[in-house]
Amino acid sequence: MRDEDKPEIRKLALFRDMSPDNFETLMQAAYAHAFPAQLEMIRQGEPADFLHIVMEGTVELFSGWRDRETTMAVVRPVSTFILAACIKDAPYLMSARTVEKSRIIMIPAKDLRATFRLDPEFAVSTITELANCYRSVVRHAKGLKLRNSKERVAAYICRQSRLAGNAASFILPVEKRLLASYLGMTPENLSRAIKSLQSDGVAVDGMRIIITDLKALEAIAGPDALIDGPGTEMPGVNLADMQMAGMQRKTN
Amino acid sequence: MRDEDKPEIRKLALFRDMSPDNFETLMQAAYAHAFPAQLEMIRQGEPADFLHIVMEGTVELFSGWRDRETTMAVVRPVSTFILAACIKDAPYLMSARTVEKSRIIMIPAKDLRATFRLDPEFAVSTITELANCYRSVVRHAKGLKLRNSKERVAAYICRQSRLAGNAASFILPVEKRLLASYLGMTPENLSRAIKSLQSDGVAVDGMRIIITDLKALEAIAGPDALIDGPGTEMPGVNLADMQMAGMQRKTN
DNA sequence: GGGTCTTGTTGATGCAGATCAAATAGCCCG
DNA sequence: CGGGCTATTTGATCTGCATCAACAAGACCC
Repeated sequence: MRDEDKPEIRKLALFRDMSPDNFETLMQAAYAHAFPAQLEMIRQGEPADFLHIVMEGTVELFSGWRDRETTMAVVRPVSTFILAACIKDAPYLMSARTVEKSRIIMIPAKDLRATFRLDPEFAVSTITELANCYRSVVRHAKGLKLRNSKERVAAYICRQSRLAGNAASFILPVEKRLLASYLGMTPENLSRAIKSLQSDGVAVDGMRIIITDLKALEAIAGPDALIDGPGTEMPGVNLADMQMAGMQRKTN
Repeated sequence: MRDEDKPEIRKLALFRDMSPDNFETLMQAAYAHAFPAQLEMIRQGEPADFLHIVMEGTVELFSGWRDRETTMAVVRPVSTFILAACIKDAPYLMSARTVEKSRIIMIPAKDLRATFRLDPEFAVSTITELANCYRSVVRHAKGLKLRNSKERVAAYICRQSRLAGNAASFILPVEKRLLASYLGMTPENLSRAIKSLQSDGVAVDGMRIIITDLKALEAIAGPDALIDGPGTEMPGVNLADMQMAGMQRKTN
């Protein structure tokens, strides 16, 4: 593990408040690993041995059943994933694969569990982190159940724009195929949905999305903090919301 | 709050391991309230002031957007709900209403947050509880994205049967209208799905479901621990899984 | 520069599931 | 017991989205 990694990890809300000693011990136990693109590093159902942290690259969390597969989240630096499985010492509910070449740090789940038992600050951070993760999945489920696919695409575009600082234009952080799966639809349907949004204030140029009429778009999307997450202010922002946004975490 | 409530609450995993003193203090701060049926006691978007515990009755957690509504969970005694919002001191993501006359205990979120900062055992219990909740919603989302509606119904029936101790027959814990919404379909579609399962080992008599051919049913349902939750053993059982099962929590 | 491989778009068609409408069946309550 | 609820079922129809198929457009790679 590189020396410059530690301060980056320390900036994460999960590790920010713990004692320096405990942080140091945890880091001593950690491994770093570089993975090529498209490598499945976690397979659902296997015992959760390590908390993972993406330092560089992009990781897709996905699940399969029978011959079907769906992406549940996309994780970008610097953030952790599969915390809950580690805590529970239970099988992973999701698989993980690299979308591109990625550098990952792995902290043994055993050490993690030991640490929040002896560092109250870390326990509180873990609680907060899990509450964030929980609320994030609840929002995702709400979006799936309450909105149809055109509305989900519209809402996704609104959210991306907001996360990019209310930019009128932004680049999709992931390929559309993957985005479609995340939004619970086929690539064909995503393509058509975007196209149909052209009469509602959205223009497309390859990976670039341009919002030409925010009001019109919002009329479709019906943006809602209880589904799309809180605003763009850094302090309150939910990590998991940022993940699909493909944002770099601000190191404020 | 009744005297006999306290030991019941104390048996919950969330409160089991904390110090007697802290438990007592928390209980001192708690209110008890009886609600009639169909009363909306929590409205999504409002600040989360209280952790709720159902002592008697049934509570539906649901969410709305525009003119649509979907039920996210059904909570039965004795269990807590909307823990995450309380911890985050954030707005409720879901509304809650009584399905029938219910008795609810409310613990001020402020006291809760104070307590896990000074009781490490309670902090650990909170971590475990949240991890359970998180994994439960992930499974729900996986079910929605990976299975079609007939498969979801089949899987629900398998799960119910398992939770009832592999019973060949059981009574639906909630009205079908509500179940349909939980499973992400219309009541009409649920009705038809059940009917179509009659050629796959399921018989129906009003609220009673009878499994006449488990193998055939499982061939449709494709039961999977990573979607349907762990087996029926009490120690590992996920509270939130039980909720839609409408089980009474065993007081082991 | 011309394969080839993958991703994205477009079109045609099919089907799962929603919607609308009406008939039953329970259920509560006087 | 009968009347008025509401939940559920059934039927008819519609439609959003998936599927299948073909093509276009890059990206990569000798």
